[in-house]
Amino acid sequence: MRTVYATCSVEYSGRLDAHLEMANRLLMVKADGSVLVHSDGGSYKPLNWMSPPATMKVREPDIEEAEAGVTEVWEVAHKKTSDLLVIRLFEIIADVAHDLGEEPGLVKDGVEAHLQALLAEQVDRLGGGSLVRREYPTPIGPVDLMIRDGEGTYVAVEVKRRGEIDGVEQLTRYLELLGRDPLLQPLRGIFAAQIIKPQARVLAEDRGIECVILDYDEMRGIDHPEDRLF
Amino acid sequence: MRTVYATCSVEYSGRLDAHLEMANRLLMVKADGSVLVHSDGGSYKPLNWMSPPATMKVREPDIEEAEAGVTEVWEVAHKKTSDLLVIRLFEIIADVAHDLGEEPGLVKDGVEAHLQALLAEQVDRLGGGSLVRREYPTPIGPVDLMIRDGEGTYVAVEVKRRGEIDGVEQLTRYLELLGRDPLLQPLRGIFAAQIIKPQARVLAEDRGIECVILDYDEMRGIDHPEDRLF
DNA sequence: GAGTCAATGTCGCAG
DNA sequence: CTGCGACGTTGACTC
Repeated sequence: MRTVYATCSVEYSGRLDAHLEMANRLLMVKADGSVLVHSDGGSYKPLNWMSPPATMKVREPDIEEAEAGVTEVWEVAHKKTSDLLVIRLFEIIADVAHDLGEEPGLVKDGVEAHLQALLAEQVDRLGGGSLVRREYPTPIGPVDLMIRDGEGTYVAVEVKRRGEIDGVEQLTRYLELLGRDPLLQPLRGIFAAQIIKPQARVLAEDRGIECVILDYDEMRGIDHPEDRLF
Repeated sequence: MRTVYATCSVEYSGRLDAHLEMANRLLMVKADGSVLVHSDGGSYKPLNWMSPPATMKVREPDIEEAEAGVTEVWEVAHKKTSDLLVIRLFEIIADVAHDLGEEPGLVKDGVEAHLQALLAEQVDRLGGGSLVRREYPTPIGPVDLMIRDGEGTYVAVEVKRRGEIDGVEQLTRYLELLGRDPLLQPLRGIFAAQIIKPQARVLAEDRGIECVILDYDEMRGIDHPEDRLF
């Protein structure tokens, strides 16, 4: 990995054509030949980049470029497509390279899936009843849990880590579809999450959907104390 | 902008929970407090990150962390949500910071909007007729172009750079809605793109939607020869 | 601010 | 390898 702070201009040609006027930026060259051009803002998306696999060639500026002040030109070409990124460097402010070695990779902790699994075994947290099935299918996707409570009412449950409005909308769509099935009557919904945002709670309750706060640590502790990750 | 090569481990908690085991990585701290964690591979997406606006606090390691070899802990918190990124640094290999100054910004050419604008002026490429309007409104979003052909038939046009199945689906939804408006009868659809994938073409034609290939260079050349960048 | 749609999307999985 | 869908999507634009 190499990082270069430099005054540069950039031209990209590929799916589209784009260019960056001369300014100070951070250039990042990865081992696979890919290059990122970052500014001091925006989010993680670079201003311009070349995806791997790519090859970078450094060439001398031609006469015109040299007269404009260009000291070095990077031509980064994609190995498979005809995408080309041309970076003209005017001044290099800093240039650092280091070998990073092996990357163990990002590990995602499947909290939502785990919450759902635990909740399937702890139906009493939702007021009791018996589990019909997890991932209960509907034409627009599966409902996390389908339960039948003590009074024979079907309960569609949406499980989220953080309960926000889109989760309520999702459950509402399921309830609307499932409501057309005469075999699933009567039917109600529960929105279960570790945290439920006030707007989401208001929307849910306005639609007759019950909100339940889940305590993950407690659920995990009760079920399998050895499951604790931290 | 600050870039740090360091041996570190990372924990993220927000929309999901994720962690990175100890390894050498590049840390990038932007002026708005956002932080990116890059490895020497992958594409432009960092392994882990914190979006702006964010605040970074550097704290001393606690006893347990210090015993594990941690020399410094970065706690990067989002200013609006409860997202938190914790980076534990074991060794700093390099640490460089520079002020990049103003960023003039990326200038794009060849996007869908430009194609649509050119096509609005070159309706003959779609078989002729007169432009009713660009961005013709429907309850589910605007149709790119609405044309009335020589025989008085309305033509809804969806313009894409790359014509794929989802574009055909989009146009189909528009046609279904517009088809209910008695004032717009008769009505047909055209799917126009620089490239149309075979499956998309089959689907479109099966639904009675005409496919038109657009030559962007030719369209640009005819309209404003001085627009050519190269 | 909320909603909608495009993106040089990227990424992962299944067929 | 391709199609399909999700994403801590991000970004641009409208209402």
